[in-house]
Amino acid sequence: MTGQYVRVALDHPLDALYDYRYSLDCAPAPGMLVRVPFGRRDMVGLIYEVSAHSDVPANKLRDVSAVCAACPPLSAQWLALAGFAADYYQRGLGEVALPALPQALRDPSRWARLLAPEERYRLLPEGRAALPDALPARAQALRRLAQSLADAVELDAAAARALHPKAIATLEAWGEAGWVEHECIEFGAAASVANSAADAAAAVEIPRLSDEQADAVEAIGAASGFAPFLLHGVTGSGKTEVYLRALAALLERDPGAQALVLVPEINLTPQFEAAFRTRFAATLASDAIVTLHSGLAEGERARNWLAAHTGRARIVLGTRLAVLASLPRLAMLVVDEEHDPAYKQQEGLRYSARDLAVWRAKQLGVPVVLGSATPSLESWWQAEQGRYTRLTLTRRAIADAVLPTVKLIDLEEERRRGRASFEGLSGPLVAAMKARLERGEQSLVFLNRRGYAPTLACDACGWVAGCPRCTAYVVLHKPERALRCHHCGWESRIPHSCPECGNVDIAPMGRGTQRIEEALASAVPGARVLRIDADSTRRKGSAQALFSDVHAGEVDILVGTQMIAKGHDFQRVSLVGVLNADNALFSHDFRAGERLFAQLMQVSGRAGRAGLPGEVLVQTRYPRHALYHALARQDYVGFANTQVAERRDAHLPPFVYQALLRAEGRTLEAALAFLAQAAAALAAIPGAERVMAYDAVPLTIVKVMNVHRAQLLVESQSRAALQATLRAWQPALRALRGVLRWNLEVDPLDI
DNA sequence: AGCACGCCGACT
DNA sequence: GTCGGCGTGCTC
Repeated sequence: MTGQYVRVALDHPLDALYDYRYSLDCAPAPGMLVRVPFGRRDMVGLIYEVSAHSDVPANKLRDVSAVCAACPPLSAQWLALAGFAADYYQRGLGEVALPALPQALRDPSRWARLLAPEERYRLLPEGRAALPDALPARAQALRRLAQSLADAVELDAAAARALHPKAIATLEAWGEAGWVEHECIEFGAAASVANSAADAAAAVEIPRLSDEQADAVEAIGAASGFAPFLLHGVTGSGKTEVYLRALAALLERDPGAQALVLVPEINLTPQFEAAFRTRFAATLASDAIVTLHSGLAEGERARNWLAAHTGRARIVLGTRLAVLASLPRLAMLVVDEEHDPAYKQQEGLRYSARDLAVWRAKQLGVPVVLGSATPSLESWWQAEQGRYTRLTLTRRAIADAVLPTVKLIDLEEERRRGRASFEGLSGPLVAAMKARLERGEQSLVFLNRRGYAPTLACDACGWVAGCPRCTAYVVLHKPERALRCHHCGWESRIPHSCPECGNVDIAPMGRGTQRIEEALASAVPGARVLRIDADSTRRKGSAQALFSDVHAGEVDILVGTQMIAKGHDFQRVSLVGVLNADNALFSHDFRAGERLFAQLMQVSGRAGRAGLPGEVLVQTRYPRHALYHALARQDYVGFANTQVAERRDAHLPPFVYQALLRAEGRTLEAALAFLAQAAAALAAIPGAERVMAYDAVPLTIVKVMNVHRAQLLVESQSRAALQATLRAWQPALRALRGVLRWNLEVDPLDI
């Protein structure tokens, strides 16, 4: 076949490119979006190759039906990034590349609007004179629009829309009246004009750097080529300030450069965004900083993604999905709290955003800064071997702020001595909270279990409320008066008596955040208690409102799950109480200790950030456990080195590379049989001697939503051998039957 | 993944 | 006699 053909990646599990005839006017190029017929429907695909011939028989070939000409093609580097991720995580290229694009761009009917030429509006002298009198005093949004127009050199459509929902229609009307002129600029060609609001922000106070911070900033600035840094800084040591300075230096050196800053969860983006906007108000236009995360509306996400893609956005701040953003002038990457498990995507393409960030830095030959108070053992080990440059911040940045003192409350001892405790709150903890209340300081109670009680049980016959669809107990939620399964969402009313024996004495067993919230009200009279967890923040944006109540000092005691542990800079918290951390000490998962330690260090770091002496009280029945000892000494280095040694002896990551095959079947037998056949197929692959498969085992929670689950762990000392074997394994896996679903995860975090 | 075709059980 | 269950096969 000759003529013009394109090879297109489609979001489709088969890892192949599909050939299409191309006969549209706009010349095709790799990285362009196209609409193509596929089977009996239309899909959006991405051109990977352009060719003068095709090996596909002519009767099978179909035509590209449309091309997205207004969107600049994705760069060769971006296409290679998607290619790498597909290869590494054992997925099809299109399955990786297309979901990485904003949903709106995958709908051809939205292309025209998203990529429309941009309108820019300027106020004319006639308008400046006439407008103020023409607007009703009560039309506040309209007045804001007029004011912005008067203040700024010019206003683009997006900025105008942000000020008033019907801004475009209004501006057009003002144009008719001869008050406003507008200019039409082709999409992506618009050079941003710094708006005059920058002058107002020139007086931003920039904190002085500590010697350690200054050294870190200098080291990052002096780097050339691929330069991975592990910024190990205790909580409150001012890692953010290091990022800000390093980015400022970068943008000064290279005025067109882009930077990508990743944070582990959406809740942390507002405070980062505010800090970045304030700091760069004088040097960057307001549209040069954009966020990318799943909380954004489709349209806004697409606009922000396009701002990054066209180079207009200079700093992109986002959660893990932002690591796949198109950034043609990317010159530095930052991964804050790099140890956080949230960087690992847990469905679909199970990628690690931190690992992909490092790969991108290597691909482009630019610096990447991984920041954490408790680095992942993987990153720590890289630094130990000298592959990453370690930058250490040992002191808190605010004058007089020192690390909190950590004390362990021995629950066995308390009980033996017959000391009073109230609903799981020990005497010393209650006393400490009362003291804070008197001093007008805040306390924070951390408990990683939401709901009222983890279950409901019958004293007489031993019945425990379980989920009918899962092998799990159901959690009692008191405000909703419901039993709820945290694995499948099943709900029922709370029974009045035991369904087994009719006994009416059924009681909640164990404690969750709701129960602690209730207990605190009586244990610490007069305290204003606020609970923050997945249940209390279900509504969109409500987390932000709750956190601002805390910052405003309208709360005395904050109770919550890990949501309250991360990143937040609570100025008046001087006490942190930790409840119920013990169960993670005896987990089957070899990473449980690392996670618990990081979480406790993190939550401890919420105390005493603004100069108040901070105290952390950990309630435990195992006060002699090594993990708590390291925690009490705030000794990450000691903890990490012990863990690294243990992992080495036990042949665990990072000293071995793993992959996990999970299967879901109608019965456990079906899932296990599938995995046994899969293991046999693996053993038959030439070269698989260097890869070893463990026995297939049921997952801890075997049944979820009436589906039975099991897994097979595969590992190798050689990354290359593992990768090659996994690739060769796939056709055999696809040929196997008898199971509802299966998936293969590379570098699994939870085992 | 979708969305077809295709071959066996319970229903107006 | 059909409606519809999900097994298997294909998509340039």
